[in-house]
Amino acid sequence: MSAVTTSQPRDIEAAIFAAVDSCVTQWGWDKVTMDDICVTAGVSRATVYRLFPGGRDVLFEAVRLGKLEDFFTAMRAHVEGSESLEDLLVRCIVVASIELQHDEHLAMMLATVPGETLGDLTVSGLGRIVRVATAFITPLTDEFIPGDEAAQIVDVMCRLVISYYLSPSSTIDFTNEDAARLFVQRFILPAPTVATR
Amino acid sequence: MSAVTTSQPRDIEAAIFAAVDSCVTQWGWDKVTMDDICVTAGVSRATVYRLFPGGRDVLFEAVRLGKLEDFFTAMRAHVEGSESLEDLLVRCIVVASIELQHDEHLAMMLATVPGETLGDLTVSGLGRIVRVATAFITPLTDEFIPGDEAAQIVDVMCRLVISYYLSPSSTIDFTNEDAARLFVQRFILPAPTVATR
DNA sequence: GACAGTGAGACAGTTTCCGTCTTAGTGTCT
DNA sequence: AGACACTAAGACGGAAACTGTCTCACTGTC
Repeated sequence: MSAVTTSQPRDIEAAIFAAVDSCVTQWGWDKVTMDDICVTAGVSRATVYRLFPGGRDVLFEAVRLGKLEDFFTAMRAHVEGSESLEDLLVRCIVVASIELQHDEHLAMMLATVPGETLGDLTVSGLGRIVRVATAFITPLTDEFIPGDEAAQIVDVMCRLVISYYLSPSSTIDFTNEDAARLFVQRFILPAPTVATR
Repeated sequence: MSAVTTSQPRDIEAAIFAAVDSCVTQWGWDKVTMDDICVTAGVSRATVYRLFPGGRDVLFEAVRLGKLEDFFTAMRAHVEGSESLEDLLVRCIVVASIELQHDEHLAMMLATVPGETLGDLTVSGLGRIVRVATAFITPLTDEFIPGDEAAQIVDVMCRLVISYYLSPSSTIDFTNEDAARLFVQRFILPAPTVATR
């Protein structure tokens, strides 16, 4: 209605997010306190708790969700315009693998529990990532295959990317497009089209 | 008397030192707990407290003293064999400046108080460094000048090195030998030989 | 078997941290 | 001017973590 009333509120939220990012990078999830974040953001504790009612858990959850969205938004931008399902999948795998390799904290951020180690990610944090990945990627596969098939493919692909990220193989390099393409052709694509038996 | 009875004790102490180093590098002085160190060193808390009676303070103090000794021992090795006072001083300045620049945590380690910031170093931690530096360097100056003059020179030199490290100047680069030499010739050497007036 | 060194963990005292709340200050809109 | 929304600063109690000490069981050596 009226003019934009909020002169800084957005900035404050952004500052808090940035502060979390900075603090986590500097000390790791476990070592960061709310006061660290407040000081880094140049914001009082009251403000943080008002913007993120529920405190630490809610704030960190918000940050992680944001990271997750950023990740998949960036990925979708990179894979949009693919002209075949194969292309789409290959690009997804390559971009995701490169992103993961590039940002060491990303995997930790994607995981659910702050203190979670990379090793545990496979167990507990995976479901969440698969869920979000499915939600973000399946819309892109609509023009190629039906949704239920897409969901399964994304599920499998996601697990493979994470698995190869956590425990790299000497035979497969998902950051390499050609390697990823061969892998997709061999393991991903045949599945939905060829009957199981 | 008997054969060396201790098979590992030395190793344990070294492991603890290494653990402190690793933990501090990872989280910083303030965030490190004794348990972090114990786990990293693969040692029980009882062992740490037995080897360093007094706990955290004593252990950290020992680590810092060790760092300090390592620093000056390495430096002395680099400057030994200097054939003139000028050479000696120049090498000291250059080596120290490079070392400081190389290891970001070094200055913090040299400071007295764990939580001390680099800015405060000038105030409180400086005296200690100057003291140790004097003790380590003055023996090397014996063949050139008397001890009391050496003490003053080392004192001044030490403060300058730290000052320029904390707040670099665009006109002087102490990591450069030629620059350091000119500086020594201009500011350090004349002092003791030329009367004040 | 005596012994020194170690790991594991219980324990109380202290500190830190969390989340909530109150108060005072600031800028905007009516 | 006055109402209002938003914030900084900090006090507060309860929860959690950390510290430092202690005991106990285990291991390898003399």
